[in-house]
Amino acid sequence: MARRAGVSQSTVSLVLSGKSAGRVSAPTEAVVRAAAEELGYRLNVAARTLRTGTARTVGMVVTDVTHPFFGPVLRGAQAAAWRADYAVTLVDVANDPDREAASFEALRAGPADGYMFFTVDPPERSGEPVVAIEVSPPGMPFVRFDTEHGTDVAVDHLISLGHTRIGHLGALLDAETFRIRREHVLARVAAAGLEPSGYEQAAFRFDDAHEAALRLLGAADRPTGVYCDDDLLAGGIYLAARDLGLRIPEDVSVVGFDDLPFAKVFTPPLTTIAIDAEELGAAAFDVLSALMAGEEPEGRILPVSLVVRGSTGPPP
Amino acid sequence: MARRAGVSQSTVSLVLSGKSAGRVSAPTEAVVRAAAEELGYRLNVAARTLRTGTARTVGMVVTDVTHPFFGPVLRGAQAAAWRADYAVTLVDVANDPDREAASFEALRAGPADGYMFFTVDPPERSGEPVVAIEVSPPGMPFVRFDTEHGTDVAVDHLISLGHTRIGHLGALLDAETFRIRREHVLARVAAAGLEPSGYEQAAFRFDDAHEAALRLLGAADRPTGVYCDDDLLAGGIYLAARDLGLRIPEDVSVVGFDDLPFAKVFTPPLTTIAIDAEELGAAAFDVLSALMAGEEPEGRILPVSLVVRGSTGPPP
DNA sequence: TTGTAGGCGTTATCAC
DNA sequence: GTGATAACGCCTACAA
Repeated sequence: MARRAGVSQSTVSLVLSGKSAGRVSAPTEAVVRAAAEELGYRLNVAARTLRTGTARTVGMVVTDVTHPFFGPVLRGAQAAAWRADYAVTLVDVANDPDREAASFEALRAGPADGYMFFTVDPPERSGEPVVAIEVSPPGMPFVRFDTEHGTDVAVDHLISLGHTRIGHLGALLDAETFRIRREHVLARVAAAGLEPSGYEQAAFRFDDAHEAALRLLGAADRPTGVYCDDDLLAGGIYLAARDLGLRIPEDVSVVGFDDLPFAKVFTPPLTTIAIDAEELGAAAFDVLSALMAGEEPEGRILPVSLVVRGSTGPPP
Repeated sequence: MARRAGVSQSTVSLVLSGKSAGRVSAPTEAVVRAAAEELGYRLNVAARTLRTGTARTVGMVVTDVTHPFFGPVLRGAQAAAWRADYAVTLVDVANDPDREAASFEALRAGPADGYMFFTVDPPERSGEPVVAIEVSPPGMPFVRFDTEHGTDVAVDHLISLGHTRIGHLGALLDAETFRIRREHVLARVAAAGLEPSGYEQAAFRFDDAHEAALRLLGAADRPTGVYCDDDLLAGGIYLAARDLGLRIPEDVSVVGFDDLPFAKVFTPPLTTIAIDAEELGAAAFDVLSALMAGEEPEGRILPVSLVVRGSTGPPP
């Protein structure tokens, strides 16, 4: 205890927690700080948390740390949290449905004042402030992209290019954002008076996407334009096209979603829907922050935009 | 307090912390559990941490959450930690040197029993158990890949293909692992009686790597084979080659490092050094775990291997 | 087998 | 402006 070093007692608390407003004299404060410095002393967070009932920590639960989309989201959330003097604890649920529930419990183990659920459906059990990311359960604050618009624009892009056989390479993960995409693909295709041309699903791994794409493009009446739920999935199309001797975009056009960094490096560069992942993370923390402050924040929907690159062109 | 629900007091502690060995009767235990369930009661971790002095949490500090290599590392560490009933707290230092020191403090704020530093040089200040990942400061346990061997093999591969002008696209980040690579590139090139042919550095972003690669390949006596510190950097070579009308591997051969998922999707697929990132994370936790148990673990060096794909061939 | 009591390091309230 | 003192919720002897 630094209390021995100085002479005081709970004065230390005032000083070290920055509440020495007009309550501690300058000399005393200096003494305390010096002693703390010398002893390498710092406040015990567990004790503070116990006493105050607040941990200044928020948790983030994510389906898959491994997905390139996630990094920027965490960074954005973490940056926002830091600004508000909060830390972020992360738990990766590793796409394991069984672990989702367990994870929440485990997360609670590291006491947090609130939670952000990224893509994973948040548990019903309330009490704590919770915000959903890329999911919008009824009655729960959320932050997500305008997936509807993104999907519409992507599919319309294909249609306006003249494609009449439009396929869909979708995510295997059963999450709201992907259900929305499926619906909208179907809707836009129907609105153009067309029939959907193939639908396959894959996990977010290039090898799985590769196989699914092979099924999609291997069909006799293969699509000439493919909408993919994600750039990673779109990579599967590139792989399959290479196998099948199909050229992009001359034989097949591809549109992705997310604008992941590698999209530009593909040959040809991938046409995709650009989103701001960091902003998503930051927005999630902001909403959570409002929630923790006792407010009742609205859900937030972030804009997206089509980036046309070289992977789309007129049908053969 | 669940104590009111049941009838007992500290018995609850025994039951809920799984120490009811032969000390609590079955009926009592059942009562306690039922009450806890009903009240949605769970142990308060802050109190436990305060009392026991141990948080069952370890921290991981990373330079860049955004780098695709990091995800699997965290997953591996987290999986290992979970098995040992530990949680992992993550802090992203966002490539910000100023923030590194501050981060450690911030991390300490969320009390952890030990720390893993990924690529970032760990602070001197000891006391806590600390393991370094991909760095091996003197006297500190570490876990890293056999970068020396990986670099040697990659460069030798180029040499054995007949290349005599070998360039190096290196990381901008000043970390041990990249210093090693630079040294070994120079050494192998010299050992083959050759002169190094260009050295550029870039941040881990495709656009930055792109520019650096343009400088490297734009030179009059440009290299015919390029060793890249990382697959992401290698992506820059693809971009620059496209700009300059250079074919891979006919005009330039490229070797990467890490075998990131997208390496296979590049056209042509990237020859690279494969590593097991999850294993790195798991090993890091294991070492940390030993350290926390009071042992004095050795550093661990994980093997790597060359994967030859389509981006390397004989020089023009 | 179960209950009682003390203390982990903070913060907050209240005297001085 | 500063120092006692109690309480946050848990674990752990020790006593019953």
